[in-house]
Amino acid sequence: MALRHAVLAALLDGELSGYQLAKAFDLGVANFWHALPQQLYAELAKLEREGLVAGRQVVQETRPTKRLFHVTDAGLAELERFASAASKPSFVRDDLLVKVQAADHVDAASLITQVEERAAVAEAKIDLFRRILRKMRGGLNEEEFLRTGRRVGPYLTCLRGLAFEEGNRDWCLRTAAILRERSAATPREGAAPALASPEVARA
Amino acid sequence: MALRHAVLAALLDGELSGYQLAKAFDLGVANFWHALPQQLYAELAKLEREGLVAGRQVVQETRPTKRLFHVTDAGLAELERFASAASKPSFVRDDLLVKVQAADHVDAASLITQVEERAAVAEAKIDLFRRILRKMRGGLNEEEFLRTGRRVGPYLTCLRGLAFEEGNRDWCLRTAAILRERSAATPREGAAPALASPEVARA
DNA sequence: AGGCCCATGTAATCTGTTACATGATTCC
DNA sequence: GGAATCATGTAACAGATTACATGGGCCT
Repeated sequence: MALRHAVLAALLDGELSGYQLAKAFDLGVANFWHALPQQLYAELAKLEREGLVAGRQVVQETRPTKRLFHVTDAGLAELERFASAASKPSFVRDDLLVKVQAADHVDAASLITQVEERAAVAEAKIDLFRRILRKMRGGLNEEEFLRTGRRVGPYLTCLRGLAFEEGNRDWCLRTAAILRERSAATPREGAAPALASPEVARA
Repeated sequence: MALRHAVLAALLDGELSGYQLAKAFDLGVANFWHALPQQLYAELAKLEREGLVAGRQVVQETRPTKRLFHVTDAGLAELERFASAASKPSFVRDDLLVKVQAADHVDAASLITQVEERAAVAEAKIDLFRRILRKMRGGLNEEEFLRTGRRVGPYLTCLRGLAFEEGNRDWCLRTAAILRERSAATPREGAAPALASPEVARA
């Protein structure tokens, strides 16, 4: 039941439409949570019914009409309550890690490609996060901003996102290098013998 | 649909019962995935029906009878197929980050406590992962093991887990320090003015 | 003309969590 | 005597993903 609180937290910095929220929760920018548009529209509707957010309609000329949502006092109270309750520990769930776990039993070439692609994605996110951080702290250096800035919450979560993606990139590059070296030293551990096997001999 | 593959990957290093698997997928050791026992028993049953794993009953004297599962050839093929297919990018979903995102609108004291608790949890996991890594590489140093070891998949995923928890600990400690310093500089940003407000004056 | 962006949702399905259920053994 | 460990599940519910649906404006 934390998506609702993630939405409330995201709306603290100003009104957003479902669409804008969806963009923030999708690729990249959502450094503290992730959700698909459908989930967000549904959650906004529920939050509005419960009075935790309120929306106002904005009619646009060239664009479809949209609704901008903001957190109500009741919503703020709910966030406060959530923040004081115990958090459950967070878990890792990553397809790529599952594949690397099975690395010794599985085709190396494809895995190396995927790990390197992930490294590139991480690099792109690193750039993005650096730009966001620079923008948030304005003229100040990081230390100053964190001491005196008005709103440091988003900055702190973005720092975590940055460090996470740096860790991701470094690990991916190292993993790719190791898998490459090993598959060069052991040229296709299962495929080479297979050349002599009946099934392949037939082909 | 990756839990099944995580289970297959976990069974690559030898037979495990549902119970043993559950321990591995619970606190700590599951550095590449997480799942509850119920999910694992259900998934094992499905995998067995589909012929991707096979179990053999082991009757014990003092303990209840258990079933040990291993990956079949069909299961290995399925893992291979999974490993070659595209992975979806992994997402962050963490209660604590949501709370920190809202840090400027929420009680600081409780948040600081929680962040520091998380740092301690991370520290414990770091210790655990270091011990597991030492055990896996045996007498060899890390570089040697990664070049020549027979099974490096689990080692690599554990390295990612280690780096992740180190990043977690560092970020938690820094975040706690910043929040502490700020709440010392701004003694209860909303509470002080409230003392002059009618609602509190009445009390 | 085709594709992307804005903007909003519904419906069906799959996955994950919480609560419940059972029963013997070993450790403190 | 009570708690933890071993060992296995079922049932109900909450949360997340996938597929589908609509429609105008903008860019190439």
